[in-house]
Parts: sequence; C-alpha cells; structure tokens
Amino acid sequence: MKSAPSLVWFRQDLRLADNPALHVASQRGGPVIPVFVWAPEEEGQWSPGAVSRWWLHHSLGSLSDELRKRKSRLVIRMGPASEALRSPIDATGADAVYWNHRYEPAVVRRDARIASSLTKENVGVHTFHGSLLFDPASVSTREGKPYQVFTPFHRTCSQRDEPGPPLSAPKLCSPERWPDSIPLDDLHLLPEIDWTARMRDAWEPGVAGAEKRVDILLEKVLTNYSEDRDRPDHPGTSRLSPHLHFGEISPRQVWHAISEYGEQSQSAGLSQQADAYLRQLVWREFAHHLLFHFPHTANQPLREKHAAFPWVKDTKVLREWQRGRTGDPIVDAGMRELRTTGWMHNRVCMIVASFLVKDLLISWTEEARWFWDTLVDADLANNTFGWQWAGGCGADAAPYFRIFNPVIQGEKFDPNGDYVRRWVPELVNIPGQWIHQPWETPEAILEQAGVRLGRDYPQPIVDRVFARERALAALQSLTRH
DNA sequence: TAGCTCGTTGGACAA
DNA sequence: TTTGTCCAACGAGCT
Repeated sequence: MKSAPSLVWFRQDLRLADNPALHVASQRGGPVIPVFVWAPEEEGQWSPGAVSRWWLHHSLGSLSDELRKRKSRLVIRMGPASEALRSPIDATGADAVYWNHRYEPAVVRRDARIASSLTKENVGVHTFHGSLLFDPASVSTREGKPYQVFTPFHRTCSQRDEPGPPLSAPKLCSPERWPDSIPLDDLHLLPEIDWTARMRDAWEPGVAGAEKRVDILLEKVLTNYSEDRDRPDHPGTSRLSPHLHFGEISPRQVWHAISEYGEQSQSAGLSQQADAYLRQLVWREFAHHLLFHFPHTANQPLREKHAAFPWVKDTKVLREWQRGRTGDPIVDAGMRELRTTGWMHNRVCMIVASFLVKDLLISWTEEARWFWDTLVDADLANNTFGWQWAGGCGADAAPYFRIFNPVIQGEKFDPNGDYVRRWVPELVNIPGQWIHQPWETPEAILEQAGVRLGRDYPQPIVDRVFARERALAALQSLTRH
C-alpha cells in the first residue's frame, strides 16, 4: 500500500540538498508536500525586518523554482502556522509533518505547541537538526551544564565525530491533488518603494548564490583567510552568513567542502586556513548553543550584574551613529556599508559596536534592534551573541578595559583607507596617513582634499579620552555591586 | 572540593 | 618603528 502524504514544513532551511526533514519524508515513498508558512507575528518582537524580508522573498522564489524543476511545488500560506498546516493536512490526508529545528525562543515555544497539538490529533511529527552541526542540547560540560566559554566548547565539539556526509536532494513524489497555495507576491515581502538596487548588486539570494559563494571561498578567499578575514578593505570573508541563516546551504555542506579542500591541499598552510574557517563555523554553533540554553539573552544581558549598567539615552547621537555621521571615518564607513548593502564586515561590526556601547554609552539593545532591521543576515543567535560580546555582558571573559579605539583599528585593518574611501566619499581625497582621523589632519591637506570639517564631514561627536574614561568608570561601577 | 589556569578579536605607555 | 609589559576583574571549566 502506498504511504500517506507527508508535509515538509520549510522554515530556515530553504534548500533541497542536505535537508534532513525533506530527506526522511521522501524516504517514506509517499507524496511529499513542501509548505512554507508566513507567520511573522509568531516570532515575537524579533520578526524579520525589511531587509530580511527582501532576502526571504527571493530565496522562496528560488526554492519554488527548484521544486518546479522536480515536478513538485512550494505551497505558500499565511499564518497562524497551526491553521496553515492544518488545512493541507485535511485536504490531502497527510499523516505526518516533518521539519528542521529553529532555536529562537519564541519559535521554540510555538513549535512545541504545534507539535503537541498535531500529536494529539494523531499526526506524526518528525523534527531534525538541519541547520546546526550539533544538537545544542547534546553539548555540555562534564557537569552537564551548557558551555559559556568558547575554547572548551570548541574542544568538546572537535572531539566529536566529524559531521556525516551531506544528503543529496531527494526525488519527490507529488500528491494526486495539490492543496491551495497563495502567490509569493501576496506575502508582500518586498518594499513598496524599491531601495534594493544596491542589495541586488551585492547579493544573490538562493541556493545558486550560496554555491557560488562557496566556490569563491575555496578558490580565492581561503588562501589567506586567517589574515584577510580581518581586513574590510579586502574581499577576505566568506559572506555566507545570510545563506546559512536562510538555510540555502547547510553548515554540514560547508564543513565538508572546506575540510575536503583542507585535506586535498598539499600545503600545510592551506590546511591551516581551512581550519581557521571551520573554527568560525563552530562560533556559529556556539552562538546558537548560548541562545538555546539562555533564551533570555535576546533581550537581557547574560551576566546579570550588567542589568545595572548606567546606559545613556540619547536619540540624537544614536541617529548620527545609525546614519554614519559620527565623525569617526571607519565607524561611518561601516554604518553606511550596512545601510547600503545590508551587511557589514565582522571587524567593522566590532568597531561600530564598541563605539556605540563604550564611547557613546548607548545600550547594546539599541544596537541589536537597528542591526536587526538592516542586516541581510539578521540572525537572533549570532546577533545576540555579537552584541553581548561587544557590550561586555556576554559569554566572554575579556578584561573590562577592552575598549576599541577606532583610529588604531582603522590604521591596523584598513591601512590605506580604501575601505573608508569606498563608503565615505567625502573623504576620498584625504591621504591614507590622515584618513582615519580627519580632525588631526593639517588644514592645508584638508583644503587640498576639499574637506571642511563640520560642513562636508562631521567633527567627532565624542571626545575619545573623555569617552574612554567614562566607559571605564561605568564598567568599574558594576564591580562594586 | 578546592585550587589553578585561562580567556577570539585591546590600548597606553615605555623602552 | 616595533616590541614588550602592564592593566589586574572574574568566573568558567578542568584536574
């Protein structure tokens, strides 16, 4: 007898290959009905922002095309998710739903509710860990507690068996009658006023775009990864984060592509570069591990005493930071790159984050919110981890006196100022020697470059020495609690 | 259990 | 110009 149809609920796993939920569902031999449900209100205050929605629209389009090539379809429905899943089950007589886990607290709770109600109705629920290398619940210290420090977490992960080989895209059997679907455009994920031209230049959402990034990573980026990944003026990073976030490629696929490359290369140097990249994938695991075990950290500091931090409320200054008009060139370059492309280089992320939190004393939660709305790779686990790290209240045992100096950081990681010139065109004619501190630049050089501070480019909005001392004092006030 | 070691990404200052 | 040393909190995680 032929198996009953199964639903495969696509979420942040918008791919056919190495998709455990899809793979196992297809192995039953019965018809498989791929479903996507748009239910942003169920993600609480962290529903996708405008830039994420733009990406999602194109990624869903790409998934839908891939399914059509295989004589299947993507059934698109509006939430609530429980109802959106219910009606195709009723329409087709499906007896099971398959999905891959997500780890955001609101989604975890929602999924648990849905799983429980489906089970009560005798619909089978089968869930998988398709977007992480390790089930976060399965990694713990010897005392059985979740890790809070990366190095021991990494050590434990490294002692595990290598992730298994990626699964190939399965053959899909179609149902006799497809359930109703709405057109992708009816989700209204694209902005009404099209500001996405630069985004389209910078990114190709979808599986094909993800695969191209992996090719570039292997062919070019990896050869000097550990040095160049810190250089915003070089194309030295993988740029895989949005593709990984939407699950257009799985970490396991990336892991295998990189580790095979490392093994095949004859040079010890290249194999080291491969290891450096794989370590970054484990950072991604660590961020998810932390959010899974400490779900309050999306909104509250992991370190409790930081709740008493004397943050400053200053919407005017916050706005200057958001617009890239702080007067610190590398900060402004980063913030403008973000607004233009939906992405910011990791090193620059740390610089702008440190600037907001330490120099301006504005809370990391303001930062998290702004980045959430503007990033193509907005990911609750990675964002939460990153901002808490920058705020000094997260899983990092850094000394409290670690405060980034944007000038030194700029000189170190953008030594010729090419990155600044790309994003802050008003400084394009300032020589590299001066570009990271225009306020110190001799008047004659400024004049030659056609820059008058305060008119063409802002004066610094904060005095560095004052800011550093104020931040240290604020951090020290916590230790007295 | 108690003690020990160590911690992704830094900066200021001296030599 | 570069390199080394200090800062000196504090808690996770291991032995």
